[in-house]
Amino acid sequence: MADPPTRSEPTTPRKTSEPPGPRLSRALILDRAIRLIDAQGVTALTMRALGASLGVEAMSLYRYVNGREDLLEGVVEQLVGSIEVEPGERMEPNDGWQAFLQWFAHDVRRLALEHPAAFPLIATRHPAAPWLRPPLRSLRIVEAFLNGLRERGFTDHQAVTAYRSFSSFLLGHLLLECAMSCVGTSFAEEPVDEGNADLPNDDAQLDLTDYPTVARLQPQLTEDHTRAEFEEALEHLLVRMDLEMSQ
Amino acid sequence: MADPPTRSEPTTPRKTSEPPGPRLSRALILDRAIRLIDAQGVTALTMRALGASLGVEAMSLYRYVNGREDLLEGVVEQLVGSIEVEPGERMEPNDGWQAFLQWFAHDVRRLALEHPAAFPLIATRHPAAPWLRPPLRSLRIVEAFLNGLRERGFTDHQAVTAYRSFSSFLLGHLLLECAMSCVGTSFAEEPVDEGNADLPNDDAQLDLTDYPTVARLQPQLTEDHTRAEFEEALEHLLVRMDLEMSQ
DNA sequence: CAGCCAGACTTACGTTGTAAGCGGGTGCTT
DNA sequence: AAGCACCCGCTTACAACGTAAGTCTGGCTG
Repeated sequence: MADPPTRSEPTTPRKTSEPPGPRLSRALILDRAIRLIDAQGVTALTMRALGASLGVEAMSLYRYVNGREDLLEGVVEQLVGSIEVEPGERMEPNDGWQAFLQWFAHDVRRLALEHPAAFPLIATRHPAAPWLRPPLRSLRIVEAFLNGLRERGFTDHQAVTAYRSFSSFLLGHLLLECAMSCVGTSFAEEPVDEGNADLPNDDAQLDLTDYPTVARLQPQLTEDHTRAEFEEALEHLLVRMDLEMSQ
Repeated sequence: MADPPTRSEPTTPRKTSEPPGPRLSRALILDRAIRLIDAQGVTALTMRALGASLGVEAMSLYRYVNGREDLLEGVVEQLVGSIEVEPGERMEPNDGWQAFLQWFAHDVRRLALEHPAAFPLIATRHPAAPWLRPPLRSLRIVEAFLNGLRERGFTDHQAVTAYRSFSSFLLGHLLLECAMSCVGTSFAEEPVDEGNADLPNDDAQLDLTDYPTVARLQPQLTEDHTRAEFEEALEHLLVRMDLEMSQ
């Protein structure tokens, strides 16, 4: 606490000798933003907080980011960019499209589970083009997805149809899984009243007396089978696509 | 435009003779909030704007609404409350669970299409309980859903499983459909730069030169078949449930 | 008739996103 | 070596937002 009196710069904490390269970069900012979202939720990502987390003033970010909207857009782009459509060692095309889609689905799921607080952004931000459907909202991914299927015997029409089905499937299952994994975290809803019962206050434990069936089935409803549901639904989707292809 | 000079209260626009009942109510506020969201998007729903739209100061809303979070929660509750699990004239239980689920799915879809700007709220707000899955996030609905299926021959386990599958299905398909119907509307992204190309600016027309397959298939990708996709996927989900029940 | 209180208004504060301009170090030019 | 332009972060400032706290007013109740 006792500052040594040798301090020469009482006001400017900034070192006089700066490394020449910029201390900031778009990638660095986006990276930190993602980490902030993961840790404290999207609403905690303010320009000032992000700046502070980088040891920098809020306004400094505007050189690399075109406002908050663009920041969020960049976060989404960065996250979606981490999806690998195919595994690193190129799989044989005759591994079949089923293996291809399996791998792809699981990589998107990995992304969702690694960033459950950010996934709603990916899911609900307006895509750049109407046919860029969440969560597959990058040209690179759509291109690779369509090519991957065409290389494995899909017609154009079949590939496009598969793209549509897959988007819906991933969006529904993963968004739900993220919501469940965020329940109970710090940034779900922090303003917890203690016992204020003036307004219909539905937090704490719900009153199930009027809903006997829900009450009776609550144990089953509470069980978390999201993983198994995902696998099962994916399997069924593939079966369904198989049927449609051969018909 | 010409005010008659008989105006007696030049400063207070408020009438001296007030109707005794409150001019505001929670339902009225929520109703107006929904209308505002439908018209201009969620971000346009500010306390002040909502108050102004009701001819009232922002702070007056706080008597009926516990802050903005509670307002949004109320909006979601009101919207979800408009879902009818079964048609008005009680259908025969032997109409079969398929008809039951068909009707239910289409009523949730109606809600989504009537309020495309509000549906993301329903989809992504943290539910009160982990097993209250969006978009079926009300005890009333879950209770009616489970009962409806049990009356039509489902076991407890089957009903719970159906609830899970249905949530994912509705969430994925309807959220996607809402996103598509919101693209191009005023509240998608209004800060449209004209030609500023300093930062990677991905609005306007995307550059597809590096993505030949997407470019080639753009016509097919642009076609909107959301309605048919919904029906088809619903049909397949029902078939899949049928198989699982008989096995 | 006095008092009270529900219900809307007023004021005020902290936080947010962001426009506009500043400054000082770096590295290139002459 | 002197100048200069520019990159890059800082400072100041403002409008809009959510909301805490207090105020006024009219109708109802004791």
